[in-house]
Amino acid sequence: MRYHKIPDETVRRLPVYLRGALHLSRGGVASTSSKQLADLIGVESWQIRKDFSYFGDFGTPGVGYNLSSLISRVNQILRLNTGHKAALVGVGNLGSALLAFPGFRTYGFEITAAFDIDRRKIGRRKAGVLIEDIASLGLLSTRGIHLGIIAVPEAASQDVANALVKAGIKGLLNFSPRYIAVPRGVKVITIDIAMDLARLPYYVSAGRAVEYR
Amino acid sequence: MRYHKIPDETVRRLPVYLRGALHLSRGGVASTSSKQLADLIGVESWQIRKDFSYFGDFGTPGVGYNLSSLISRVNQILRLNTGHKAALVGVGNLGSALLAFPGFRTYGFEITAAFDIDRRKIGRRKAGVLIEDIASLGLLSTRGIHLGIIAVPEAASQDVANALVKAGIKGLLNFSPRYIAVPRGVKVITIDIAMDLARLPYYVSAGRAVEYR
DNA sequence: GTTTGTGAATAGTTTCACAGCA
DNA sequence: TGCTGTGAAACTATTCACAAAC
Repeated sequence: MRYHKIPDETVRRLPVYLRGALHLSRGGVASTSSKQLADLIGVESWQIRKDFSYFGDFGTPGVGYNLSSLISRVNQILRLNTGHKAALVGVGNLGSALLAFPGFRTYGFEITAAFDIDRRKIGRRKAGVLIEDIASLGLLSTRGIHLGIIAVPEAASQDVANALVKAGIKGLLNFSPRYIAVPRGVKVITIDIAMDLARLPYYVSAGRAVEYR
Repeated sequence: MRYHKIPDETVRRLPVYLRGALHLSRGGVASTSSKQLADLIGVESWQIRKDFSYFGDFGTPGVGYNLSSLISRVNQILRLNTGHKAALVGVGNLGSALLAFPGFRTYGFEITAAFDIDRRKIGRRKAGVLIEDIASLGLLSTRGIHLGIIAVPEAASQDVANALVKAGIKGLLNFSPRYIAVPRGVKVITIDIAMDLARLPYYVSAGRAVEYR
């Protein structure tokens, strides 16, 4: 089933598979099966096989998947093989945590620039990154930065997004609890922490298949 | 179309609608339409109408939706009307940011307990919350706490989840980059910040439309 | 005239079950 | 024999278009 449109849900799961494969690889495992990987990450084995089938040429029937080739293949599909630089805007509580967050490196990301509006923070360093004045946010694409991370208060997030797009950013990870409008060709992924938590009580209290009125 | 099973995707969107409705309400607006709300949050108007139709009795044809009744209705469906206490485990960079995070209050959440393993942190307060010894994590349900937030390193997250479940927790918000196994009746929602970022380069180079959440 | 609510059509995703290869 | 890869079936969600309500 090669040469097909890739389902969005498949793209969403690929990083999960990559995470699991990296975990096994770090543990010294050289090859795996759809069953082993599935059990590790909490999905079903056919889901993994189906997802990989959209790309073709992942495993060997009767044997399984070679981990290092699986990892490099998924990295290639997700365009993670080259490494990516990101600019962070907003060095408050959350922004500072993101600067110190080790997990970005798992997928080859690095925050190489940070911006804030607060005069007391500008010029200082946090986790090795110089905090620059948001007002002097110039072209970022010339600095090799193509991704932006927005960690400013809700009221400022659209302005910050506009500035980042103007600076040449093509992808945004938005932590502010607000929809952000961007031109075509720019992709936004929003993480609203509180909103994800807001789904829990629904699932916790009555269970899912209940009827309403 | 009342008396139906509610699609998971609808449940996922309800907090988005609630966020938008609260935003309008704070701005002094008393009533809205599916079109206005849709434009604000970046979805299509029929999506909102369809989602609300599973529950019935939201709006008035020709008029629109009364905001305060919409808000209380969605709060009721999501069980957010009573307020919820949560326990945080792991007061590192991310955990500290979560303790200070004002957004939880939007949906009626409050972190009323915090735990860590680090002797130097135990006994201190952060954002008004006493940091307790993780080793002395007893029954939380008796303290009115039914939700847990996991912000510990990957290696510890499953153990922490087990301890929280034993303490009577029914819903978990997991920030560690790992699948967490829980007994039936407990719901886990995992936020892997780096993994969401990992989807961006794929969409950036493919050049696609925007995603809401 | 305006806006909701919803059946029906379309599109997309999950799940099965098994052919085929190592 | 063991495990992958994948058509086809079953299921779920999105989108349309319009009747009904104000």
